[in-house]
Amino acid sequence: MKPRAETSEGFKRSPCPIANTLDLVGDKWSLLIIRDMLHGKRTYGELLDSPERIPTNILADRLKRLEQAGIISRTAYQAHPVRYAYALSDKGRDLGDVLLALVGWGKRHIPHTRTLTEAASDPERRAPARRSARKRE
Amino acid sequence: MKPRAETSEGFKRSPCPIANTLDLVGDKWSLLIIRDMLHGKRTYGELLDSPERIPTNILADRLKRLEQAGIISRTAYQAHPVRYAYALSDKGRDLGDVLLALVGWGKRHIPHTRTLTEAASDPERRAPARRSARKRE
DNA sequence: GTAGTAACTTGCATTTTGCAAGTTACTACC
DNA sequence: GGTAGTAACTTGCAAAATGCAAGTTACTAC
Repeated sequence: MKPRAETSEGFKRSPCPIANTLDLVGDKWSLLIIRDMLHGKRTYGELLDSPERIPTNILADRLKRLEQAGIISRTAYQAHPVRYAYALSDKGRDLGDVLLALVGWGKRHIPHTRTLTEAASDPERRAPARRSARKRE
Repeated sequence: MKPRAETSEGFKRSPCPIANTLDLVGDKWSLLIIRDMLHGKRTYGELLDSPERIPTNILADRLKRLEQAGIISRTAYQAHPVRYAYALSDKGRDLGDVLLALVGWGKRHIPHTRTLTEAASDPERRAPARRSARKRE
């Protein structure tokens, strides 16, 4: 165990709220998990099959970290065999604002991006001049 | 050289705007660089001395990536010896919304965090009962 | 006894970080 | 001419994080 050398005031990098928020959810996967949970996903299995295909060990690790951070909670939804469900806390749900800002920026600046909801209602439409009817993924 | 296997529609992970935005700035440092640039920093040297102490090679790498992504631009501000200055593009400046959402969440949920501006005007140790004229942001 | 399912864990190989020191190209001073 | 200083990077590793595949546990169903 290694408490990790921290900043004079107990922060890992600085007292900046941005830096500290990034230390909790500033990686490529955490916010996607939050996104899916805001969309109603609750179990490990449901979270596993996102369009981004998160690796199983990463998902397990992130769920642990998010729980330790108080952003989500884990409870058994059945015993025999025990199965767990994850739920967003108020703290976690409040990250919705951050997600919205990211969606907004992405849609404004990265061509052809579509939210999961949009993609669902608009099955297969995209960039011009490319005809292919491939089915896999 | 490996163009990296991409998703059928040309996206690295999925067409989700959140996933794609995270692929550009979803790491621990990029948004801190943007934060500093929004606060007026322009040179490599200025960006180096943030309170978070970004490693030199990481800063160089991120500046390159952000430039390739069209979020910042690099131009020489003097020759003999040549020195460069970085500037946010509209695309980069537009990340301000994301930063604001992160600041908001951080301040609401991580105790004792303070923006750089606040920390500057209140060089004091953290204390719950501290009252002072609050400035902007 | 065989198969299936949910929720993870484990073992590596590959990538990304982070730290420290080195490099390049000049200007300024003695 | 020689030493020092400065800005903007680069290089060399060691250490940590990521990603892939396969394995595990604890049950239910047939």
